[in-house]
This record gives sequence, structure tokens and C-alpha cells, in this order.
Amino acid sequence: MSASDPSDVRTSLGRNLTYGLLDVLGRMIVTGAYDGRPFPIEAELSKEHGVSRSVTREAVKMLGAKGLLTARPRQGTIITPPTSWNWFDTDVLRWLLERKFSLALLRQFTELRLTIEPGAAALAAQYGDADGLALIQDGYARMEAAEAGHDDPLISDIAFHVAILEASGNPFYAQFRDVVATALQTSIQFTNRYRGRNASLPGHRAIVDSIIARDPEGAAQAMRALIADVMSLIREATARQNAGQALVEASIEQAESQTRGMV
Amino acid sequence: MSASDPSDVRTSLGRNLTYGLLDVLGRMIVTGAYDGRPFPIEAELSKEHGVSRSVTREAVKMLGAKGLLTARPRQGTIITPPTSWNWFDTDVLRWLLERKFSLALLRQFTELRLTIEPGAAALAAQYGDADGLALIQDGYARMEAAEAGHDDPLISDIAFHVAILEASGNPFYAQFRDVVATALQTSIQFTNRYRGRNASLPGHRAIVDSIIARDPEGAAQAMRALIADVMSLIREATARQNAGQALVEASIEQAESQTRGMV
DNA sequence: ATCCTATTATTTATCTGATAAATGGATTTT
DNA sequence: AAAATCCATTTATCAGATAAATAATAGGAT
Repeated sequence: MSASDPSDVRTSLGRNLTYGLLDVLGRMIVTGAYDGRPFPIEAELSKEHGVSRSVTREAVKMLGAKGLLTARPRQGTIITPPTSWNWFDTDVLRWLLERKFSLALLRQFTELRLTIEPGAAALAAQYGDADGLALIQDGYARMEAAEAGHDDPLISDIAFHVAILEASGNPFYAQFRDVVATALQTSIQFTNRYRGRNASLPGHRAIVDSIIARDPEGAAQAMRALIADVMSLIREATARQNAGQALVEASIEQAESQTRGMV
Repeated sequence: MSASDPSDVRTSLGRNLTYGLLDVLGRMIVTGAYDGRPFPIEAELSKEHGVSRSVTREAVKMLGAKGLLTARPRQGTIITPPTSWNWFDTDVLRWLLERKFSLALLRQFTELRLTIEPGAAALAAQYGDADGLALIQDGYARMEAAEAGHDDPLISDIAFHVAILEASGNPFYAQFRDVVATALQTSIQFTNRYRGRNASLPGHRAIVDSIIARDPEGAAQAMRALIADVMSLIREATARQNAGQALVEASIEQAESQTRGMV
């Protein structure tokens, strides 16, 4: 076992054993490690991970608070169906992405962004105060700097989108900070690998301009266009993947036919 | 102290002491009971609420998992700023509404619905499977029954909107179940008290028809119209409230002027 | 005086072991 | 066959001790 085994509670991220166990169990649950078998009882968990019952119980309680587990006497601790997980929790989001890269998940992320972010941009144009708008402009300036190699392209892009969510003045929109940051991290990696170009500066510029001009509909439209572009790329990749899959299935079919002596 | 004092851990809702304390502390934090003073340390909490340290620690850990608290040795347990709370958590939502009715909060709820629900309706029209569409139609049928007095108007309205979120096939949209249910509960009460009429059946009918016809843009538009109607009502009430406030301020000004002998 | 270092006090973190309460299943009784 | 009782399992709760982290303080070096 390596010195920094992520499945070990003591070396896993988190300031202490409880957070370490939280992370290990959360990841295991979300990635489906318990799919065939029942979730262990308190005593077994303690034994398996070499921690006391208090640590185990506290980690289980936290997973319960995030909607992943429920515990009852005699019944034991059981994993709840994914629909009752709190998908907007930072930890849950991170665990979701620890499973193998999934175009489907990226598409679902982007479907959400496609409605949230135009809404936030419109609200920012309507209600955004001076500080909020300044942060948006700052985010855009950083993207320009990144284009010239003087700032990080990923960080600055995320800062831009988060600034708009926060300028909306609506705490519910602001909550999407982590979702958008997570989605962008995945999305930008994917986009760059897929067609090797950076975020569109003119597209982002159009959003800033509309917000500054206090034009909600224009801001929403510009944002929608930006994300729709990402979406079309994802659809394209999905189609290509399905075609590839069909090809693979066809060749398997062919191979099996040959095995059966039908060719 | 009453036999069912909600500030008492033992009678508060929740299956056990830990959940009781979770509820009591969560409500206190969200409603601002600790605004002037620091959050108590572990030992004080145990003493105040008459429970063991284990119960206290587990409740604090759950509140931490919902983003309301952080704990560190020597520093103690502190309340995090509302922006880092998990506003989409069912408990947090419930606690938010325990504070006095707020038009601002209802407006923010509705601003969110105004982008989420049209998006979900469009996705339901695009991807919704037979089961999903059947549940939407069922929800609408229940609303018709409610109009005739054979079902609950509130429950059926919520069922309708939730069915659309779930038919979207996107788990992130489905997550808004609780937010929408909570918002509707408040919203419908407000709407009915404000102008004493029930949910618009034709408005809901238009949504169902568009979804069944596999018309995403039509479904989104119909949903947008429905919620925009609620929104205009909220704006109207807000304006009226502000006008009332202005009137009060004007009369105070007049009174003060008289006191100063300027009239 | 100022900066660095060691000590100290406070608070959470962790462990252990015991008892209580809840509950699903088996057993007995009616 | 139905109802009541008992039993085994698992979480819930309590108590008390020790460890670890860290902010504040005091002391010492420059």
C-alpha cells in the first residue's frame, strides 16, 4: 500500500480522520463500489478502516446529511438511490467526476448551464451593482491577459462565469459557483483536447458589453450562444462515439458470425 | 416549557436526539439567533441542550456537511457566511422559510424557477419517455380534479411541476424537486391570499400539450408565461409594500418636522 | 523595540467500553 | 390464523480519558 493511498483514511484528503473516512466512503458509494453488496454496519466500517466508532459514526452522519445514506437500528446503514443524493454538494460533485470521464455527465452539466447562466447574466444586467460588474470586467480582463500568456486561461474563464453568477444578487444562482467551476474544468479540458482552441474572447466580450449596457435580454442571448457552442461540440463528440460504438458492435457481430462459421 | 417546544431537542422533529439537535441548531443559525454572539463550543452546547457530547458532535458534523458550520481545535465552532450554506438542501430551505415571510425570498425563488422550469419543460419535450410524460399528464389530471373539488389543489400543482422536472431525464434538474415544492407551497398561499384565485388550468394545459407534441420551444414558452405571471404579481406586491413604506416614512418626516416647529 | 521561539491554555479529535432503545424476525400463545 | 411475546441485531446515547491542533502569551535573541 502506497504512502498516499487515496483509499486509506489516514492519507486521504481531509484535515482529520473523520473527513478522510468521509472522502473514502463518499467516493466508494458514488463510484458504485457497493453496487452488488450491502453497505457495511458501523462495527465493520470501523474495523475495515481502522478507526474508532466515533469517527465512523460522524462520517456516516455527514454522508447522511449529503443524502447518500440513511441509518436505522436493526436495519443498518443503507445507500439511498442517486436521485436523493445532493448533486449540488461540492463533495458529491467531486466524487461524481472521479468515475471515468463521461460525455453524458458533461452533457447534463451543460444542459443545466444552458438555462442557469443566461438567467444569471440577465439578472446581473438588471440588478448588478458596481462591485459586481467590476468583478465581471476584471474576469474578462484576466481572460484577455491569459490569451497573451500572462494569466491562467482556465482560472480566468471560471472567474468570469462565477462573477456573473454572483452579480445576479440571487443567492440561489450564486450557489452554482461550484457546479459551474466543476463543469468548466471538465468542459474546457474536453474542448481543448477536442478541437485545440481556447475560449472565444469575442463571445465573452459580447456578454460583458450587454451587462454593462444594462441589456438583460442581450446578455442572456450572448451567454446562451456561448454555451450552445459547447453543447454542439458535445453532441458532435457523442455522435462520433456512438458511431464508433456501432462500428465496434458490428465487428463483434462479424467476429461472432465467423466463430459460428456463418461467413 | 410546553410539551412540544420546538426549541427542545427531545420534542423537536427528527427520529432521535441527534436529528432533534440538528433541527434546533439549524433553525437558530439560519434565523439569526447567533447574530451578535459567537457560536457556543461543544461543551456548552451539550450542557445547554442536555445531551451527550456524541450527540452534539454528530449534529455539528451534519451542520458542517450542509455548509453552516466549520470547526477547528482551539478556534471553536463558527458559523459560515450564508453564501457558503447549501441553499438547495431540504433542511436549509425549510429553516430559511421559518423566518418571517419574505417577499424578497419568494422573488428569488421565483427568479430561479423562471429559468429552471422552462428548461426542464423543453428537455421533457425532447427526451421525456412514456412513463415521464404519463406522470405529467397524471399531474394535470389531478389539477383538473382539484378544480372540481376531488383532489388537493396544492399537492396536485406540485406533482405537476415535479413530474416535469423528473421527465427532463437530467438529474441536476430533478434536484430542484424540493426547491420547487417549497417555493410553490409559499407561492400558492401568497397568490391565493393576494388575489383569491386558483392556478390557471389553461396555462398548465398549454405546457402539457406542447410537451406531448414534442415541441421544446413551445413548452418552454408556456412554462415561462406561467411563472412570469406569478412574478408580475410578486413585483406588484413589492411595489405596493414599498409605497406603503414610503408613505410611512413621509408621515414620520412630517411628524418630525412638526416637532421641530417647522410647519 | 522588533522579531523569532517556546510555552501554555483551550478546544476539537480520537479512543474505549458500557448501557439503552428501536426494530425485524422467530416463537409462542390464544 | 392471528396476536402477543421474546430474541437477536444494530444504531443511539452516555461517560470519561487521552491525544492533537492551534491561538495567545511570554520570553529571549537580535
